Amino acid sequence: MAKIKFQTPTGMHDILPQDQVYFQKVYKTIEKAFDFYGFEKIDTPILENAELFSRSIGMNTDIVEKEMYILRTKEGKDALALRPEGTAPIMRAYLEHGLNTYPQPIKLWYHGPFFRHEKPQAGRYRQFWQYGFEVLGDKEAIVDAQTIVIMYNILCDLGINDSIVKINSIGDENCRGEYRKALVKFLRSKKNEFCKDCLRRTKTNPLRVLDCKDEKCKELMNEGPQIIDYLCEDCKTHLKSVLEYLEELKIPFTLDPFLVRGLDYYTRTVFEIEAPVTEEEGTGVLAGGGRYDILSKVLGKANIPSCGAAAGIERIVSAMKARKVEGVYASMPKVFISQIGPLAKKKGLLIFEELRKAGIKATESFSKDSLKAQLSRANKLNINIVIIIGQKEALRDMVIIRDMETGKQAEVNIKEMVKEVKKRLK
RNA sequence: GUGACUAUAGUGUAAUGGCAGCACAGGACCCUGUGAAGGUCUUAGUACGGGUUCAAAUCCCGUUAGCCACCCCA
Repeated sequence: MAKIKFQTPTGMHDILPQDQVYFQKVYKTIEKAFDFYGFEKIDTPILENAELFSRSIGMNTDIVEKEMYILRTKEGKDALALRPEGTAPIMRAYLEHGLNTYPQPIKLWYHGPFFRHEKPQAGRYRQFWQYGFEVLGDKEAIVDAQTIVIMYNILCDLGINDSIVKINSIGDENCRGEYRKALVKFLRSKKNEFCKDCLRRTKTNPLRVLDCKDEKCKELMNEGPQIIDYLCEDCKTHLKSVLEYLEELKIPFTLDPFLVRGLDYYTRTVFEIEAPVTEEEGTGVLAGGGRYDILSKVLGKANIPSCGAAAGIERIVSAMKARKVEGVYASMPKVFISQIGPLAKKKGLLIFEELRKAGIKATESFSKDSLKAQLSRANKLNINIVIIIGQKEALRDMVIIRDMETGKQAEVNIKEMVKEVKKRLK
């Protein structure tokens, strides 16, 4: 038989206990924050009709063209996709369940795994974890500002307080067309000077030329048309308001006229939050989002003006590690139960339950018989108090309470045990 | 998808074509009812498949994976 080494599929990773503490910290923090901000949780299926994404994200985006995991159902009728992002499914749920009949806006949050078939790199996985939130059914600029503030503040709660918000407006369905025309005209007039990627983008997705990393393209674009000059009055006012709110809230942001985003459904406000991710220099995008007033129309209904954001949890965890964020460790047990002999072993199980009822976190090593090995383990676990029960004690309903720091021991009746342990834990 | 680099016990590393070693971690013991030090023993590895060679962890080719820069994006 061929020797097969089983491992995680390309670009997918296990989250081991040593990293779970960070993920748990993220989950606890966001749950608290979203509860405070008045958001309600939603879970949508991992699988959705593939067309939900191709329509909303855009047919010509890489996400849809190359990166979706698509599978056919047994009947062969439907093409289902592993969800590559969270906004379209939530809009689908909103429309499907008539959430527009409730007082608006609807504020929802989520976290879970997402899938994109990309070539993996650090901080880029084929299965990755995001949390995000959406405010559906509200067109006001203050919602955009609040979206940014919430995302920014959550990062602060997680110990990432040196992040920077980049913000831009990409106009709405009317004025963006005008700008796109002007941009394409400009690109064509200089087509011999732009890089070959930008020439391709001119045809497929001209806005993407704006964030080309090529130095020469960047220079050329400085003289090109700027979207801000093409925004219609409403979009201009909207952007101005958002910026005013952000200034009021003292959020560190920069207006980046070259910021665009990869998903077609965005209108007006788009933003990214960047921060150094590793201990070396170099910033990464931790979160991004924006307004998507036209998404619902693409899905076949009237416009539901909405705004939202999502963050990559793996990237946040790297950033937390680089900052040596505290408070990520799971609560360690304080008490260790050790036993000698078969009778004591049985009593040990009962003692364990006694402690649980009293809310005292305990651990044990019941499978080890030598007291030495048990104490050694307790020592490695940084245990404060060890309860020792042997044959002699078991017969008299007594236990020994040992203080691991001082080495002092006391024999107490099993009925007094919880009280005595609590006294010593103070 | 394109290009570069890398791959040795669980982890971190050594061996420059000639016996695969060390540290940490894990297990057992020295000590059959008392942890931390020390000591002894032990588990476990050249990613996979070919080739060159008397001899390959080492050189060559392919595959896989990781990582980095693009593409793109959280």
